[in-house]
Amino acid sequence: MKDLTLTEEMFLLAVWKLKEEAYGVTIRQYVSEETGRTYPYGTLYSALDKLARKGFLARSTGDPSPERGGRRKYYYHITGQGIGALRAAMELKRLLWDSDTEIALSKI
Amino acid sequence: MKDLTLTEEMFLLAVWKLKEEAYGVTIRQYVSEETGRTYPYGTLYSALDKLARKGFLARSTGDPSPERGGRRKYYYHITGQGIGALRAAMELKRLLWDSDTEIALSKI
DNA sequence: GAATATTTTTACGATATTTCGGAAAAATAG
DNA sequence: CTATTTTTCCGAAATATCGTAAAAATATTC
Repeated sequence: MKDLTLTEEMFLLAVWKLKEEAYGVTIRQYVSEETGRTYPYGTLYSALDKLARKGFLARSTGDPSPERGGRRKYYYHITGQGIGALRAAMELKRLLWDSDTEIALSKI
Repeated sequence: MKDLTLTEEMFLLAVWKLKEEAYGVTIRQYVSEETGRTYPYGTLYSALDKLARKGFLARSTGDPSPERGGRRKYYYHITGQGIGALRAAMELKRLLWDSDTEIALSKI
């Protein structure tokens, strides 16, 4: 099981957090608001695609119901495997960044 | 300031943790013990090199004093910039993985 | 129903970066 | 000279990221 890259981790986490409202635009916006990093669509969709191919995300076609027109959205949902990948990422961070580490680093 | 990749982060943290004892072999071993991931030397030294080029690590030639012979070690030391990079990584992780997130994820 | 406005996704080649392997070379002590 | 330790080498293959214009899909207005 390969590690998630940082961007994969961010997008996957965003999908999970956004629950039923995760589609391209909101995902990009969420990450941007939380971290201050704004990604081009190329990066975003290519990462979402890869996460879907790996089985960490599933995609569903949204009902067309925007108020002023516009293309259908594709909603993303995290899968069980996706949760597993997030858990693994969390665990790895915990191994590396135990609380002693964090405290020591903030004291310098 | 670009983000650290996961492997860069691991090796940089390892150097910091190992203090005066950080050289190729111990760094590799430390990461392996902490995370269960064993990296080939190609990956290790190429990452250390990159970290040094970025100014996050400095290298010093070790006194030749191994007990049974062997090549000189090159010790790595984290720089001020390196500390900064670790801090940034820590902060980013905090933004993404706040405690609510961690709790929610462990409850599933 | 045609034209327009709006929203969202797709496309895709170019670049840059990362990771791998592991044998070979270098440096040193006995 | 031999044993030991550590680093270097290096090209190949896999991946990641970028940029952004264009296309697709839908609602609204006339």
